[in-house]
Amino acid sequence: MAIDNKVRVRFAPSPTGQLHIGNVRTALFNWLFARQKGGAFILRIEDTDVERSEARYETQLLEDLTWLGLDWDEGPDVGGPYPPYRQSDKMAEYQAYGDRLLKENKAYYCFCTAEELESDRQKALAEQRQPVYSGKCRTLDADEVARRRAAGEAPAIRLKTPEHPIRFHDIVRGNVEFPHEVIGDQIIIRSSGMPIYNYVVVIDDADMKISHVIRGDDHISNTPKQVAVYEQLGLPVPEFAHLSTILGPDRERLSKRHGATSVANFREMGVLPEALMNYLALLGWAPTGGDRELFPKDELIKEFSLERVTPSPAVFDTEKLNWLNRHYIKQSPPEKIREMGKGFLQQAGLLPPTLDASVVAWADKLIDLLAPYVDRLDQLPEKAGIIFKHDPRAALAVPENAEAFAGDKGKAVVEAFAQRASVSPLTPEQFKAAMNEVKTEAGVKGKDLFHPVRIALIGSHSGPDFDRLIPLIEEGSALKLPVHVKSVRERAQDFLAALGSK
RNA sequence: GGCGCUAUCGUCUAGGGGUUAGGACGUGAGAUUCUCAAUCUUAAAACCCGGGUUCGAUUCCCGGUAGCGCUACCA
Repeated sequence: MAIDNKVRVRFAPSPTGQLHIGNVRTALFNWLFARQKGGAFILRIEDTDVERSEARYETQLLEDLTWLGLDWDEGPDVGGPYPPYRQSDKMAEYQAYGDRLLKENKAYYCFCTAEELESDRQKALAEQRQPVYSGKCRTLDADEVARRRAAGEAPAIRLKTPEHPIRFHDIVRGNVEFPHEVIGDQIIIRSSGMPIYNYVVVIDDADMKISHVIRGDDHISNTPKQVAVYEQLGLPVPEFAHLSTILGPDRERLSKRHGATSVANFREMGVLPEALMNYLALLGWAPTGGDRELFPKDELIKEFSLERVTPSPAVFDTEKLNWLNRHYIKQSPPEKIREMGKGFLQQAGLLPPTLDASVVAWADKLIDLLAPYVDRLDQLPEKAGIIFKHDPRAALAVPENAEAFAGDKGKAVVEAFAQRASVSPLTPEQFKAAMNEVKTEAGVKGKDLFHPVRIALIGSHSGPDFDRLIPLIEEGSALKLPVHVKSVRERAQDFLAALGSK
């Protein structure tokens, strides 16, 4: 139960790699809960694994959370009333609690070697028993302990697990109970003096007055071990909420081989933070009624509830994320999308590293034109191919394009069009007039008229409206860009040449 | 092996002792457009299996099965 009435939750990642999508979802649920209840969202860095922890990952962690739109009230960078917020800075305290447990006879020294322990475990496994610690060192007398320590043997410290079923309440799963026999007396401090995770979290959560522990369900089997620590330490047990796992399409735990799995990946792909947040919120949670999908941040905070979190694992669905992202691209202020879009086009080498005013104006128009066609902003450079790439031969190699030129009509249309498109730049009005003339001259209309021209200009019979396309092409052709944009005239001529030589 | 968690359309999910089992993504069809995207309309698509309780179970209980997790001097 909560220490006082104030909701205090924490997100406690290890800085051992990129922030994984499953972890961000955990962070998000913690954050939503805190914001809704007017509580505190605390960031704590779990870096007791010195070997794997790296400072740069910690920095990136903070950046990724910020990018998503999550802010924290206490943390290693901003401080707070219960420091330190980095486990590596608390070693002395973990040690002190260990001494206390020893003194109160709630923990004991264990001299068993790794080999002994391993063979015990193998034996248990072979006999189809639960492999738990035998409790061998539990009854060692004080003299022997003193003698062996004096002789230089380095013992680990084990917690005496209370001898009754261990139960706890989980908001998403109800009451959970484990027999104490399956837990055994766990090591809380290694012989090296380094404390163990299941012990450290308890102290940290208690120190920081955490009221609700919201985390992944891979911790559910750890929870009774932690509850045992709370009990022996005489500390109040918080409320728990274990979130289900996020799976890949093959129903296996989402991992790198499924593609993008880190927040950084999604950011680089041009997924908007709003879209990712909205999507993640819907993975394992649904609003009352379950019939609403679009949730901006504020609505999410208003509607979210831990009671409505689903206990079953969820498959990550990129298609739905794409759909949401498309939605948020269209919702966003155009300036924002233009700004981001230019970055992607520069990265692809389609725009120069520094942009002058005329290029900016043109690029903005280009992005306005293409953005409705993409799921993610990183698809912009490819879509921009209709402007930057003009390859008549490749276009004609596409079967459905070739079809449009199977008879003579298609060619006649393009020829008639080329004659009239010789002015540069061609205005949309002139284009329209030209098309009307072509229509009468070639005696075709509708698709037969538009398809050949579109194929000649952008290599496909489908694409954006000519009204917007023509000015973009013409203006682009007048700019100095890393990749030359051919004018309408150039395109028509080149295409005709390719058609003729076929 | 033991222990634990989970189980509704392909996917995310709503629902709950009697329902035409609802919504969304995706898919199919149609409308619109020169075309594509978008948009709108529409269709197909689900209660894991077996027992029990009950007048009646997809819903409650038990078992099975499957998936996942934990089973460390990792976190």
